[in-house]
Amino acid sequence: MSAVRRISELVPQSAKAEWLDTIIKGDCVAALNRLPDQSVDVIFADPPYNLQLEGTLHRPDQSRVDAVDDEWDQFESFAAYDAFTRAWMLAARRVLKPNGTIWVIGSYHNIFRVGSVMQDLGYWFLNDIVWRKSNPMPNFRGRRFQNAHETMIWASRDKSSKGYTFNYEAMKAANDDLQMRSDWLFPICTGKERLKTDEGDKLHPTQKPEALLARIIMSSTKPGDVVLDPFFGSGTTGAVAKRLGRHFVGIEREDSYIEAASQRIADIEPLDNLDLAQVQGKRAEPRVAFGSLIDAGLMKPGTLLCDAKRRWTANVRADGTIAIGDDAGSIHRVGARVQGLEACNGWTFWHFEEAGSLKPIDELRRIARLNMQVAAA
Amino acid sequence: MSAVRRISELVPQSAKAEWLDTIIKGDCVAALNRLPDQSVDVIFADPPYNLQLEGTLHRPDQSRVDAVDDEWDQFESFAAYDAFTRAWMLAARRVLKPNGTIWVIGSYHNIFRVGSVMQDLGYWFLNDIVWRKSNPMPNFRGRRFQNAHETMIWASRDKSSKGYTFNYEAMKAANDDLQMRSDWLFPICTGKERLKTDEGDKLHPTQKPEALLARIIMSSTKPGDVVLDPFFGSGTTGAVAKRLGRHFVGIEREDSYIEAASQRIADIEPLDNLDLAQVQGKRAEPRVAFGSLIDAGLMKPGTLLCDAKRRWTANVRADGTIAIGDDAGSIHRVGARVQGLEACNGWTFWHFEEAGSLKPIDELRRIARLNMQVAAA
DNA sequence: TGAGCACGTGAATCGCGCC
DNA sequence: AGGCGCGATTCACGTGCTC
Repeated sequence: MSAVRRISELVPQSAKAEWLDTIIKGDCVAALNRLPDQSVDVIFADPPYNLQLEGTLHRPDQSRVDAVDDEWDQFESFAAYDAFTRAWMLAARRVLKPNGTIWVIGSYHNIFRVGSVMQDLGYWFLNDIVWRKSNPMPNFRGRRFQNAHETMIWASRDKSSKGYTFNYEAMKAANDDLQMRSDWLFPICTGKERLKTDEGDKLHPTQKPEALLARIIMSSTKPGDVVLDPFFGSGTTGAVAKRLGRHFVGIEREDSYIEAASQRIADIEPLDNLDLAQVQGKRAEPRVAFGSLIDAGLMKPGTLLCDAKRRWTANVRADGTIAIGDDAGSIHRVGARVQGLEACNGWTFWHFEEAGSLKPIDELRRIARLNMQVAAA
Repeated sequence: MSAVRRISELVPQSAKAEWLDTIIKGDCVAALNRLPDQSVDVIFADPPYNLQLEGTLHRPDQSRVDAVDDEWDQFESFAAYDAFTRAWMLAARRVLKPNGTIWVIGSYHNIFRVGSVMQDLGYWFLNDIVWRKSNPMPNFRGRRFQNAHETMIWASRDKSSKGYTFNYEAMKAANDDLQMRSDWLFPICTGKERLKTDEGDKLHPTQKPEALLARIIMSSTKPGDVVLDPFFGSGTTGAVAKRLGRHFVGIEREDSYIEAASQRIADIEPLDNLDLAQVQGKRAEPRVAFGSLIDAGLMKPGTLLCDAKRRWTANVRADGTIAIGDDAGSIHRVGARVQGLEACNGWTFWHFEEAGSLKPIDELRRIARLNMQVAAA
């Protein structure tokens, strides 16, 4: 019985927190405060900004705003919204893992306040993303431009969080092999996807399209990650997370939304692992030391290496370094030095001669990796 | 000698404030404070972005990226940037006419702070506009989405400013007869348009494309309006304003920028009136009362009007109202009432029969306007 | 003269893991 | 936990030179 086996018995694979893949009923901040520290990988939040209609906001002095037609002066209403934003953003930050990231969506009514509060709290912006609507509502009065987009902020917990998940290669592959831009084009949520009440009205005023959530989740989470949505609403985040093999946690106050979202998510069939596989970049490949090529007999000490244009020639030494005269070092350092550059990828810079043509030593690394796979199988 | 003539002698047409069409050297706030109250129609501002760059960034080919590391873009903290923003925004608001509007451009580094400060000061957001760059700089490390856009805020001075200029029809005409959206696509400023130093380096690190300013000025100003740019830089705002027959005022601290911008603007040839004639929005056209069509003989009392599908028929009365049986009123009120709507544009709703086909009474309004122009000439 | 290639460059908050 | 070293990473377009 191996150590790995024993550990897996102590902490069974199937053990999972009871709040995973559930919708927590209640106030956003109170519910967040019941979750453990550093327990979620990604947060997606679609916070309310229509203060009057929400009716749950409090003034900075905690007095409740009780009437729909409550007369606020402008400053008071912005201050109240900022206080509300600060409260849930702070609570959200505690439950976020150190390398976790957060997505927040909003319009020009609220996104600037949200962004400012986030920066004040220490969130570090990675991108702002524009959701361009392919079918926005027209402007009826002809006094402004057609409001055809919403803005999302993608941020890490701290400036120092460098280990966040970003599936760069997958995004690039999905965009015809060009890196994914900060402006995304999607239709708004309509048709069969749009949840309706029994009376045929739309269930939720701002139901987000699943395609939008799918890109968010595919870009910034790994399978098995936990995605939290503190304003769960109709449950788009949960539905997409489940389909894509991620865990979700929802927080929602309204019973009608919880009920509809639960049913919606229950009907979702997760994709199987094969369909979930993402393109992996070179960073995911196992590291191979140049010296190990010599150990494996793929490269012999004394071999001459040169760059593609044969401007420089270096000698392979038994310890895995290469040398030009007295100048010795790793394939990368020597490659950088001869070119007068800060850095160099020696694997693609240096070549060896085979059958009269030059081949990059990266070819040998590829063979070494294949051998490793065969040996492991 | 008419009263009109006498007034024009007291205030000659050619009299113009000495600061019009000039570049004021100095600090932004101090210079703004020297301008009169409520003296400019539109402000375009491209303030420092407060980029926070750590090390040097290299492209994959190891070349160094020329970063914006200018002294004017450095701030101690978010609080310092906010204070700077509040100061110039406040000074700008005083010189803005009550129906003036302001455009501010920024990136995710600063735009959320700018937006919050603007709302706190009482500016009222009309739109946020996304400038999608057709040729943005790539992300070189593959750790984020490509930063492919910048954000602009368009705001009126007050929530109550209803008389601001928005050339809706001109924008619509420029967009294949579809409403102009809030996401605009333009290339960044390169090639011959980009100002260079004698050494061949870029004169200004963030010169904006003229096409972007042209759309801004065409959408939100009238010919002869005054456009102020408190961060004038290479003078794109002044160049485009002059070409489009608007006045400009620039504020700039750096002599080198002032000198280059002055030369640039001096070389500009304004478009003639014919080229400038914009598609006039219907709202800007002289108001025509339905009754005046009767006075002008274009419409006879007793004429039958009907809607495009001939569902309702109304009778034109000599007083300029129309009636269906006992239900009488303006073309708009009666049109709304029969449809059970709050409002109705009677000009496009009601039709009259001519040569066997139905034509909207708006045709007659068009003829009446032409007659008015001829009479005035 | 034209097609084609090489090269330069733009508001950028741009690693990661091992020891 | 800081230091060190591997080695991964780019799109559109204007200019100017070559063939």
